[in-house]
This record gives sequence, structure tokens and C-alpha cells, in this order.
Amino acid sequence: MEGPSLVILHEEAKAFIGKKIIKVSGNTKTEKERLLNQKIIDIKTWGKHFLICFKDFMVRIHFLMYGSYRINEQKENPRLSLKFKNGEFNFYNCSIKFIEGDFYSQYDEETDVMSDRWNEKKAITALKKLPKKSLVCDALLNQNIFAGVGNIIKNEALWRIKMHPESFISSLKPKQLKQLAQEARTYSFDFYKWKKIYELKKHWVIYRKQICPRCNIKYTRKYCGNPARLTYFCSNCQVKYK
DNA sequence: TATAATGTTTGAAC
DNA sequence: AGTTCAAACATTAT
Repeated sequence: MEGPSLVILHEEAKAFIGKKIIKVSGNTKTEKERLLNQKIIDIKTWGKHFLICFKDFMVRIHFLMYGSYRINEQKENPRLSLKFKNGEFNFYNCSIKFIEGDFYSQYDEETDVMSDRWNEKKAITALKKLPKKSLVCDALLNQNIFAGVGNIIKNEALWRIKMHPESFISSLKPKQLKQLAQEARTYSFDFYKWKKIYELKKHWVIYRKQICPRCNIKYTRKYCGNPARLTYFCSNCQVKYK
């Protein structure tokens, strides 16, 4: 689940702010009992993190590859289930973690590509500080720089800016660094827009596709970067900066 | 039906 | 000591 999907979840989840948890269950190994009788004071997202905030701590939910949730409905084997006087909030196949402190002391909104406070210059500065041989495909997935960007956004954004995923960050000119940072955010918002109208896959140009619409030739499909992730690119129009 | 994957952490092995 | 790698988690679309 990538950043834009978390923003959509956040919109649905906001209704639980101010509500008290009256029953907790689920197969999480964390100390979930701690949540009983607690009042949700805020709900936040940062990148791929979904955060339910309480007075002195937060519950961080990460959906990884297959995580899901249900609001006011349920399915089998919740990892965590929160019940309220009116309604319930259920999470499945996700990673659950307690974080002490408040949101602002733990998270920097300026590195979240979906945030109003996204700071493009900060991302560019961070890119320049990466080790010499860092690849563009890895940089985009680096959650400390582009929180919320996942493999779909990575592939689509690189195709749009005609940049080869195995380009070296250190070989990019200032203009290209800017373009990279900009498109990470721009595509994320397109992702959000399309996901909301259930048209996300319809707009994929490269991810899980075969033919480059610009060049009319077959895409390359290769495991790139470290850790290796399946990457789609057009070897004709995506320039490799080396 | 088999395959591959919207992701990250952990810890063993080298 | 730093890196590399597999395992773990477990679902769903193609």
C-alpha cells in the first residue's frame, strides 16, 4: 500500500477522532490491551505509516504488501480490531507497533510526498548526500527521502521523466534532480486521484505493462536496485545517466 | 493454476 | 564491521 492509499484511508478514518475504544481484540502480539478505554485524539499519516494518536503514544500501522482494513464491517482474523460505541475499525495482515511520544516529535512531514508541507528542496539536498553509487530506483523508494513512494509510483514516475532506473543519482544535473523530486510528488497525486475513482490500474502506462506507448517497443523487465525490486522501463526512451 | 508481487524488519551467514 | 541474503508476515490479481 503506497502513500496515496493511506491518504484515502485517512479521509475515512477521521470520523474516529475523539472516540473512545471500548473493546480491543485481534491476533497482534503487541500489548493491545493498552488501548482499552483510550480516547483517539488524532489520526495521522506519514508516508506508508497510519498513525492512531493517543495522549502519550501512537499506534503505527503499516500495511506492507497485503495489509487491508475495514471500517464498520469485518472479515476473519483481524490483526487488530477496535470497537467504539458506534462503529468499529479493523486491520488485517499489517504490522502493528506502539510508538511513544507525539506525532511531531517522531515524524517530519516535509519528507512525506503527500503532505501539504512536502519540501522538495529538502529531498534534493538528501539526494545529493546519498552514497556515490546510489541508483535512482533505490532513491525513490528511500522512505527517509520520499516517504510514501512505492514500486508503482517509482516505475511510472521514471517513465514520465524519461529516466532509466539504474541511473546514478550522482550523475544527475540539478535540473534532473528537481524533475525527479517533482515527479515523485506529481505522480503520487495522480495515483490518489485515480485510486479514488477506482481507475488506478487503467492509467498504468508501464507498471505490469508490455509496450512503451512512446516508442512502440517492448519494455524491459528487470530486478533493479538494492534490495532488488521488479522494475519496468523502456530502454529506448529512458536515458541512463552514468 | 501457478506465479508474482502496491514492503519492511530481522537475524544468520559470509 | 559491513554487506548480503533469506525468511517471515500471508493475500490477491493475473
